[in-house]
Amino acid sequence: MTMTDDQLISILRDSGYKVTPQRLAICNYVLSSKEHPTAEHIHSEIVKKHPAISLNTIYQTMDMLIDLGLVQEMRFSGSSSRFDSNTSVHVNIICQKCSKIQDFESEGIRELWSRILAEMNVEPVGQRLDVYVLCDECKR
Amino acid sequence: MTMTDDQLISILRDSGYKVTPQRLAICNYVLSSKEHPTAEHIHSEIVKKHPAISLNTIYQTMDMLIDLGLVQEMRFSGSSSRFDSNTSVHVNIICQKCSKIQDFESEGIRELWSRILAEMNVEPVGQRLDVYVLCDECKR
DNA sequence: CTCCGTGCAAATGGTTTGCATCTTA
DNA sequence: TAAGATGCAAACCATTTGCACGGAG
Repeated sequence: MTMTDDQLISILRDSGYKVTPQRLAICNYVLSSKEHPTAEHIHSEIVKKHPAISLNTIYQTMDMLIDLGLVQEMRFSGSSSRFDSNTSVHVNIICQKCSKIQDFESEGIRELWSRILAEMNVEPVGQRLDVYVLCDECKR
Repeated sequence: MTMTDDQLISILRDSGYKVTPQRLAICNYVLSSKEHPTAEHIHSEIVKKHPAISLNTIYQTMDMLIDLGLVQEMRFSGSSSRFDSNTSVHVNIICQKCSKIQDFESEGIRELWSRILAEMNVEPVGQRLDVYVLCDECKR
């Protein structure tokens, strides 16, 4: 979910979070990324502009974004967490071999999923839909 | 997926795994459990009959069951893995507060899910469908 | 008799915590 | 100037690994 710095700053301030250059950089990167990056990956990106940034700050900022409902954390076996800034209903297509994650989103899927929810008769506060595949590259 | 000892023994032998009392006990417990237990939980159950059993053996046996396709591992933020012996398409209804997991399975859901897969045009090797809720107890 | 499984202890590694220092509001 | 954020180092803890012994085939 990409947004302007002004929008972002309002959201942080409204929730009582202070605005720092590190936070802006991390948020901008994570919220516009389609890669479902790991903390390590985010760090290696942000360190280019903020050479002293610590992994700790990445984790704390992720906690903030999760608290704000702007990011979802996905844990997997045998690898670090991935952070997903797509907060609408969507399917994560995940390659079993290379761990690449691709989002799939459509009106049809939202419709079918809402029917599944209706059948279960629950009030969801969130969801995670993973499909495990072998991506085209790994299939070779 | 409950099965007889004989069925289980065949499956293990056919795949080159040796049959031990510990393995049988762990498999019987996990494959019949509806609780999506943690390794710690499994250990505390098996230790009643096998007082010397180690956590290590639990983890290794889980690896074996995953390899055999009889169990799926589910990782979460801030807690240990849960092992799910329901290998058919189903939805995990997970309480955000107490981490209780309840399976939901029906013909309707399998049908709707297969339509979602058709729309995405992928060949899945597995899936994980989580819905996060507040369970009735935690809602109070 | 050989190989694999077990249990113990130690290592691993992603994540969290404690704390002194710096920044934001 | 008070509350909160940052960066460093140390702690944590679920999981994994190394290894000597024991049991399965």
